[in-house]
Amino acid sequence: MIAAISLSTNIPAASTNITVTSGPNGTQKHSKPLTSTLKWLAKSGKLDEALHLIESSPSRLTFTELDVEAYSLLLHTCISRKSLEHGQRLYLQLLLPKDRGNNHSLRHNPTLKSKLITLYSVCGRMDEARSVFEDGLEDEQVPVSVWVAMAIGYLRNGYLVEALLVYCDMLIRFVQPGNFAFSMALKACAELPELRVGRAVHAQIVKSIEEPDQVVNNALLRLYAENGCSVEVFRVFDTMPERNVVSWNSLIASFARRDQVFESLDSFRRMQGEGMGFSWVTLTTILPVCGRLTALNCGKEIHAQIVKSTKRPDVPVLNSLIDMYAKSGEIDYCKRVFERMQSKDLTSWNTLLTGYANNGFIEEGMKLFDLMIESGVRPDGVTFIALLSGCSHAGLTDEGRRLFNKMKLVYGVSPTVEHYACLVDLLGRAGRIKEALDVVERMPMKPTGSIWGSLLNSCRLQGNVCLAECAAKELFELEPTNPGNYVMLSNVYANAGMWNGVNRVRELMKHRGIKKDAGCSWVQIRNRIHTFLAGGGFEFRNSAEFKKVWNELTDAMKELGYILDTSVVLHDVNEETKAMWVCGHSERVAVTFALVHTAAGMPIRITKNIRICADCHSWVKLVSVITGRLIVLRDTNRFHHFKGGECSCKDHW
DNA sequence: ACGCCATAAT
Repeated sequence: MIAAISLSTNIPAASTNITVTSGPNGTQKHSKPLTSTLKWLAKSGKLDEALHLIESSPSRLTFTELDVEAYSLLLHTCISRKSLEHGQRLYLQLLLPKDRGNNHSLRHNPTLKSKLITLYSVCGRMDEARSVFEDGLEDEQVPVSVWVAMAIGYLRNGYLVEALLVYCDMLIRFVQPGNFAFSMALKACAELPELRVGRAVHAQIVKSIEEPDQVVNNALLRLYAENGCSVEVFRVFDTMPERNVVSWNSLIASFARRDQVFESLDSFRRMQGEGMGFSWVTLTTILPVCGRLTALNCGKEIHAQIVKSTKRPDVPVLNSLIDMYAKSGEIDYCKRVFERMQSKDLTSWNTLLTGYANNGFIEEGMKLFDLMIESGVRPDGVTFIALLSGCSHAGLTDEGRRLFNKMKLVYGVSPTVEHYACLVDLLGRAGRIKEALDVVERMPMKPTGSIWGSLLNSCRLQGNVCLAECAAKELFELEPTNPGNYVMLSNVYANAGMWNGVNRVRELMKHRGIKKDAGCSWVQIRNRIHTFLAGGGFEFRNSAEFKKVWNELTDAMKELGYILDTSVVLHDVNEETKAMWVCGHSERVAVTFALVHTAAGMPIRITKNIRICADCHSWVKLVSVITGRLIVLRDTNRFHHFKGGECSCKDHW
């Protein structure tokens, strides 16, 4: 009996005559061409046709190694497409009963089993993955690859402890771990973090017959870097036989994650210096570091590397590039990069939107949002955080309120606590404290620290001592170690002249061992970042160049009618001390430093770790008039673009 | 071909 199977599309010429021939005892046997057709279909991603072919075979056939290869390829395609449906159909074929001629071995074939587990896990179906894993676990000697597939499945879905438990079970069964198993166990330990177990795994690696490969060494690197063991990091780094791009990336990323931005940047420089080159991942790791530092020069250098590269940059690199420019206040560059992207994802839109919102370009943001909807991009929670906080910065209270109501109704995005916090902030800032309180009472979830924080901040702006005390009480319970909260309450008291209250808060902080963060500003000049602490920077402040510029500014300001506003000093000290403190604010010193060290007319970018004070805000405005410079000052909350005596925040912050 | 490194917010 010869059954010709014809397929409608694009079968390669060599495989056109596919036959299924009768075997000697009546069962059918695949001829080789069927296997190669399946493989070809798998490679070209035609899963439907492949499955149709398998399912329409009149009865099950004996499998050969080649069939395993074909099935394996098919599963591989399912995994990369995350096609659960096709995978399940394939699995069903593997499970078909023996009496139809099915060879029992395929069901427990390690390669196929691993792939099935992987498929289920990439689709987030851990229960199904587990049952494939457990099928035959008791009576078969399961090879290491299957254990590893299961553990990696758990890792992928964030079940770190489960992954380690699988590793332990494997050891209990006397299965020898190899490099795959080691790297997986180390990853789980690095993320948990579980340094002791990680060290134990390291010991197993040392004792193992197998030499640790590149990936295992990289995983060790990450384990130690993540746990702040710099001695071990450099020992592994120096002793590993070779370092690839990933080794460097993981070093840079670990520093960045631990807020060691300078170490991160230094490692990147060393990597470049050693001729290692970079991958897109390197740049997506280092660009946020430049963004955090407002190291625009470094960021621009990296942009040049991207442009010069012969390969097309991927979406995440360009997203990070937009973000870097946004964090440096270079909104025009953001827009240019965004517009030239050949493909964009949701993050691209959200990043640009956030950039507009934080830099105070809310109208542009609203336009972008409309364009986003027109283009058929579905907004998510982040989109609305950007818009709501943008409205809040700009004082567009009603606009923001409307947007909040529309997000669920029109766009199907349910508000989270963070959105409620934005709403409370929006109303509170506008002085509509009662409405804000109403929101807190009526919201469907328990108020978090961010909610009480927004409320407390509104009370500070509005001078509402009574409500501030209530909010602070809740806040101190939820976030007892956050110094910012204590400072805010203290400011409320100081503004109201209630020095008893200020002292009480100070005592409370002392009692709980909480220190407030010192004010600090920094500025990049060429390739160096210069940092100034409030009341510090004496070396520079005593220099002739400082005094010259400072005195010129002071004289010019006097002519413009500027009077130092010492009420921003919230301490009970005499006027003279107050004036000295204000003039020692870090942003003033940083601005002066930048004026001394950059050419006339060049824009100045200052970043600050806390909010700018009201008097410095007026001072910088005047500096922008006197020197004719654009001064972009970024604080913890937003951006201020000072130009010609005006600020982009329109004094609303 | 089961593993190492990456982006958006208050």
